[in-house]
Amino acid sequence: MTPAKLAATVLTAARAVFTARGLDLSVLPASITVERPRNPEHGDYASNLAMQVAKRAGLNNPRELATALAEELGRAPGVKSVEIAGPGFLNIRLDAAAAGSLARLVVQAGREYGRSEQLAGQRVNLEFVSANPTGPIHLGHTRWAAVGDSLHRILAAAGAEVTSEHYINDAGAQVERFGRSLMAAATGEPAPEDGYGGEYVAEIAQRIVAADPEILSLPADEALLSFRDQGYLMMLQEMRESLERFGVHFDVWFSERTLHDGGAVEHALDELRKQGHIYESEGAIWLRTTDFTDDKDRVLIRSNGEKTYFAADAAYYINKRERGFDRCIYMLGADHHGYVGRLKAIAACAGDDPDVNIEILIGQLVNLLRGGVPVRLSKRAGNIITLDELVEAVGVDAARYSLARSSTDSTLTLDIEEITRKSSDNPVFYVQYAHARISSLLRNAAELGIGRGDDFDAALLSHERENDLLKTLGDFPAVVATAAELREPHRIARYLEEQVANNYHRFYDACRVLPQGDEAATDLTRARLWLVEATRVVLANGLELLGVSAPERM
RNA sequence: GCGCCCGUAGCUCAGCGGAUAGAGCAACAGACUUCUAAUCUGAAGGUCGCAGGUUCGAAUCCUGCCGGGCGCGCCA
Repeated sequence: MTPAKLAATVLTAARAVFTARGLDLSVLPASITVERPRNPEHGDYASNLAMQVAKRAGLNNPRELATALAEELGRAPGVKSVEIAGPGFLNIRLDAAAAGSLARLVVQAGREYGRSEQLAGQRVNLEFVSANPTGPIHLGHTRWAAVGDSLHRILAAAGAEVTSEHYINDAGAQVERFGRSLMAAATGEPAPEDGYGGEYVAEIAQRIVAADPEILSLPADEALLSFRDQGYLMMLQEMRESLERFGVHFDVWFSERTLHDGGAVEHALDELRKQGHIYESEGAIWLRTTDFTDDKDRVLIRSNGEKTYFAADAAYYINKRERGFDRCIYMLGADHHGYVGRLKAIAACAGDDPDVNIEILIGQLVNLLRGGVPVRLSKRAGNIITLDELVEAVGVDAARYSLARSSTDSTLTLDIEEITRKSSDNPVFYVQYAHARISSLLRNAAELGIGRGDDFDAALLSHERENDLLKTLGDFPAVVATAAELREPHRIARYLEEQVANNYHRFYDACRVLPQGDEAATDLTRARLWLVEATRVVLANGLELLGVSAPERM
């Protein structure tokens, strides 16, 4: 019996009670969920339905309605008992067999367990990282890389059709500065005032000169363009490789230049003009974003004829919509939260619904300490911690996990010394260890020639630890669905460490699975092997959603 | 000044209106001749920033205040 099935059973019971009493069926919700009480005395599951609907059904005593519900629900198959508590909670206990049968469902579903069709039919464009190709991926981007890629996996698991996308700012002042910085480095001059100064600049410059020695004898303006274009392409290639090593995949790398070169900006201006939100003032072309959710209007074409970055943003959004995405999700750092209003306004000015077609997730920044001392991040000063350095220090799994396990609403503080020195204390190992322990147990079972067979007696899984573990495994689909709906990958990590791994380790401590010495395997052995395999499935599926490996040995 | 985010155990953080607010780390006391002790058990640790409000019920929702982070260009 899954929680979803039980919830449906509760609702069916409620409909029966309402019908029998001539109450208004329309006050019942279309669907409900059951809760998992923290206190075991409150049963396996609990429902607050009676309290929620009593008043609207014209009843002033929720407990009285709860009593009728309890009586009806108590007759449902798989339900062992229903008690009424407090102001009208229904505390529900399941038969051991009904609870234990969940292990069968999980094992049979395998890699599919946790997936749903909740977001089926949604075409989602998920843009994240979008780092300037003027330097390595640094720690600030790395949080979005981990969280964004995980969100990609979670949304897909919830049935959405998702395209992950990385925008390349290859058309603007930043790449120009990068080009000048490269050329200066190649010719032994100091970095320009507004340029980039890290060691990597000199290194890229050397590689360009090595690959293309003629570059230094070109006229200065041609050499500059060549440094710029070769340089950002090299940088881009490094970014891709770093991200792929990190397990982060982008379906599309979208070049800003192609917007300009392909006439997409002009096209966007036409579209916005059609919607009536464009005007001219002081020689510039403006978008009247204040018609919607912006605090000031924005310039699209400057009085000197240059297109603004904002114009490209608008063109990019319209381009996404024309490619068929009905939900455009942007993941931005808190240092860009000022863009929310204007991006929403672009959607509104284009005639879209800013509450549906565009969604902007703002994540707080990462603070970096080294031995308790703040490390300031500055790409231009070259004082940066890169994605590659973090991975080298702690590994992909620990890096991804520690970045993805906290809500992006919270500023994250990482101490380089701590995650390097204490890496064995990282919670990711707690989760991975549970998976490795299971894998080892299953290997031992195979060596002993003990299989779990085609089926098992679910009623044998009646130990308190088994019951806790079963209920935890039953929560997984709802956890994935919630993580998808709220765009919060950290829920997966918290569930895995605080629920699944924790309950498995406790079960393992209390319940012997394999026979000892000369003992023979029993029906209980086989039932527990089903439960163990079901746990392995949930751990593996959950870790997959985080892009973290599920090791068979540690 | 205006806007967004945060404020929960010594530290790092969970807790999409539900019952006695949790985990990890740190610190204390225990458990390994048996399926991996990277584990488990026990004890300890709290004015959920403050004050009102909504509700049968608020850490959670609303308002105000205090404290911290970030942002408010015809920059990119």
